[in-house]
Amino acid sequence: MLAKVVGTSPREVADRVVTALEGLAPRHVARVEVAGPGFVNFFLAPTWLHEIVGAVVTAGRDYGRGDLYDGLKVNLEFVSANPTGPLHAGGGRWVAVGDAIANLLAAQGAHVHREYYLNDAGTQLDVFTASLMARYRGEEPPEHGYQGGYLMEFADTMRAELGDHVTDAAAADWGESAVVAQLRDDLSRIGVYFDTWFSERTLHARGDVDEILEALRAAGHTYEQDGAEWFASEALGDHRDRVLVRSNGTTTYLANDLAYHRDKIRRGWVHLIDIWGADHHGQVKSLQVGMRALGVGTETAPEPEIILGQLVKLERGGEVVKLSKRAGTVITLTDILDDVDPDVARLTFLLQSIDTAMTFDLDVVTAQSMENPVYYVQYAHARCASIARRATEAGIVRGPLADVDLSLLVHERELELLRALAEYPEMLRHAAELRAPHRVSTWMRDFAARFHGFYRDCRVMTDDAPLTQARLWLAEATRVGLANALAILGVTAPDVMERLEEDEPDDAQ
RNA sequence: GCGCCCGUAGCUCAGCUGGAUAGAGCAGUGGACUUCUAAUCCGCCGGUCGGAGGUUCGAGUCCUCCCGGGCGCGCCA
Repeated sequence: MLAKVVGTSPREVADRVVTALEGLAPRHVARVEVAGPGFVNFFLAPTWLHEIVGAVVTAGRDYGRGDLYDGLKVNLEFVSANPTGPLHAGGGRWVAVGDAIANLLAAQGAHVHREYYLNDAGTQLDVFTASLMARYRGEEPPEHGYQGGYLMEFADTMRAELGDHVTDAAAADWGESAVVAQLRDDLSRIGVYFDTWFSERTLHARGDVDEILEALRAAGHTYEQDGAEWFASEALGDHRDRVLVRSNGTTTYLANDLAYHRDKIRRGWVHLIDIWGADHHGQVKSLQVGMRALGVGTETAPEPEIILGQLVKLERGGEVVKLSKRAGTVITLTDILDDVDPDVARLTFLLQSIDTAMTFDLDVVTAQSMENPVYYVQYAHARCASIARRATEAGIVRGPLADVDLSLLVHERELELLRALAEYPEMLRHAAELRAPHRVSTWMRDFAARFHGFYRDCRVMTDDAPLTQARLWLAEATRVGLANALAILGVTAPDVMERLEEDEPDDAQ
């Protein structure tokens, strides 16, 4: 850039910069050189890296935290699958991604509220209730009803709890609470908890939807056509106008959703974030434009941020499985958790960018479960913990950091480890900004790889007492780094892992 | 037709918002356990970054067009 201004080649500019800097090198800078087409390389002495160890172990769990969103009240809505049955496996992506994004934002100082929207007032739920009642009466579900076998279990349980004379209304309530209980249960198995389960019915009962409609009418954003009431959203930037009230008098999903988001703002949340599947991307504008029409979208209350994630294609043994909850042919999140460790499931969903469509083959994931990168990282953590244990057993006590000579850490493996550790806070902030938890996964795998290399080439406990001290602290700093990254992703950080047994030829069949 | 996402090694994917010789895992192949746990490490093999233009000192990264794939484009949610 300078070259253009100065009117000479970048290389020449670089030369001049370096000459000018001669003798001015600040602390930690060992030397300055020109390289390539015009790069000025500042060679840092390892001393700056050594200070990382202290920074990490002093901060501990807080190492990497930033203040990018200090004090921001964030309402993060994710999953929000219809309460008509168990979560399907593809939904696991939003479970893992949503929770990790919540952690990322919280690590930047945000006050994050995890919210699940229960879409419990529409036709889907009526169909669900009708299907439940059919099973309850010992009949087949309606033609377009929910065929899943879980409804038969629900019907039996409902009979046991409510008796033989259950009304439709009672079944609707009982059914929803049964499904929600199951959802909570599935989510707890993977370690995700929501602060609020918000029922759409609340909005209707309180008249919130009517209030939204009144506001839009008053602002002149609505009109009648074909017996329905429309939102003139195209004029505000939407792709087309949208129906708010159907000709049969019922309100649309959009009208209800506007009321819902308005409620989140009223409850005090300043920044609203929704995580949606890419199949809903067509509605992003409607919601944002609608909220702006309602006065949300000012400096104090930005319009809702919608994070779109590409869908998960489910397969089993190479065969595509249709995502039909009604047909009852889904692979559920529970199916996955029955076969693989929750940590494996989580990281599987967090390995790649949410912008890429992923294929989830239950058979493949199960078969390759033991090769999942999660164990590679957890093993690094366990090794760090193991070193500390062995040191204790050998009577070696980690001395006060101030007394330890960290400048003894000069091996390339040690410096690589320190460099990665130093980059952690910046990476974390960037991942939060981009809502990209996979960046943490990528960093973490790379960091673990560096540790495994260090472990192999640099023995921690040796006869060299000062070096042993320095390396014990480095191993502890590494453990903290791994533990913190794992925590962001919602994966456990074990102190002990059993050594795998040798592969036995399996010819039992 | 229009909108969003993707196209990088045989496969699955990274690539830090434009920098130096494009990386990792898996697969393949060859090595390393008397030593803090081998769920580990080291080597080799493997690339027209879908294609063509453009901007730039410099493009996998930005712009335009084209090709290919996914998802949308309801008074469904």
